[in-house]
Amino acid sequence: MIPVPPAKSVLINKLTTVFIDRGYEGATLTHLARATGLSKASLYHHFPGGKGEMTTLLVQHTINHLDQMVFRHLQQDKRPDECLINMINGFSDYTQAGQSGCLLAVLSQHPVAHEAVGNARQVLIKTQFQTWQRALSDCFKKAGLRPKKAARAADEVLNTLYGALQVARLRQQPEVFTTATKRLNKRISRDYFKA
Amino acid sequence: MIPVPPAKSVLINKLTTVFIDRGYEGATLTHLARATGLSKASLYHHFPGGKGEMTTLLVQHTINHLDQMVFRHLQQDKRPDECLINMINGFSDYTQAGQSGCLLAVLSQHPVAHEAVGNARQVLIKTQFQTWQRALSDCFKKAGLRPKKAARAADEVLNTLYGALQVARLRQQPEVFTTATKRLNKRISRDYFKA
DNA sequence: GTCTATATAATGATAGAC
DNA sequence: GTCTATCATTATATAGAC
Repeated sequence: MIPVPPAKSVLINKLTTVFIDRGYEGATLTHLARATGLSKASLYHHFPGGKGEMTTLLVQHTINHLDQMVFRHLQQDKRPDECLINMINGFSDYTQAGQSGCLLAVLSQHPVAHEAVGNARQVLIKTQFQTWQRALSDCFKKAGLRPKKAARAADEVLNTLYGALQVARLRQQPEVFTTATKRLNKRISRDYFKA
Repeated sequence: MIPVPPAKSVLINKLTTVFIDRGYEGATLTHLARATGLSKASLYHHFPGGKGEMTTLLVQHTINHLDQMVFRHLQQDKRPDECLINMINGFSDYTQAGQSGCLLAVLSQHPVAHEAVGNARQVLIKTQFQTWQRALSDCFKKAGLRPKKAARAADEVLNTLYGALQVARLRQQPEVFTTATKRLNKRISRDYFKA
């Protein structure tokens, strides 16, 4: 995990926003240049491989970001229900309460569109989600659930978070996300941690 | 609701597949022409407004399709739990057990990318989902739930279905969708219809 | 590292023959 | 309705000066 210089980090964040808002093909170099304040040529200086290399690095950065802001909470030495609630709130922060979208979800949407560099990305994302699902599952096991039930509960958390994000967009209603996360917190406490 | 001639319907289905697989900007006229077996010029004969007009009609067609295959089940004169299960199975069929994706979700992902014709679409989709959420909600009310609880249950069904679709793609694991729908059916029976 | 200028390919879109 | 041929525009990408 190489540390990212602050200037480069700002650049990466700006680029990520454009890809989230417009998708891979929709994010043209003109858009990316405008958003960063750089010229196209300067972008190619930073990313000689063009959009392909850009998104590869952005995905790695996003995975680290999600790990720090969201899933890291599952490894903390606290009660499992606290870990889960912190994780869910972390995801809410990461998505700005459901208003922002996740780069991983955006780039996974159309695998057939850019097979060349896309396949490696899909594998990376898939593998990372396996890790996160396992961390969630382990958290539920620590709470006393049997392996199979824990795995199902973990699936449900992931489905609900990404589902609420998607549906909030479909319905143009950010509250869909915020109420879904609130309800998820409650349901976890009720179903798995009623002391 | 004007009936669609069979030949046009085949055309529409082929175009829809391309937009689902590649997104709005990723679906170039070259791709669309190849997939339909027509030339670009012929596509412009059918859709003088180009991709903008195309997707507008495809969205309308998709809404009708979803209404027939999925949400129509909620209006049937059966027990509410049967209606709900049929609806969920209808969604599973519509997405080919989670392997296909939904055009509405795909085109809603990047609202900023094509504001011109895009805004009208967003309103259409948003309005349609309001109607569907209401139909779901009414079904839960028929089962004896109070309005607020029924609304929450309806939200949860939509979030789970679209969430499972999204996460199945992220994790490259179609079973995520099929197990999520199975679990949703069970949970509905248990939580809301335990006789 | 940044830029302007430019090369090259692909895009959406049209003209006009059949 | 379908096509080939073509247009103008925009896309990705590079060369080379500062």
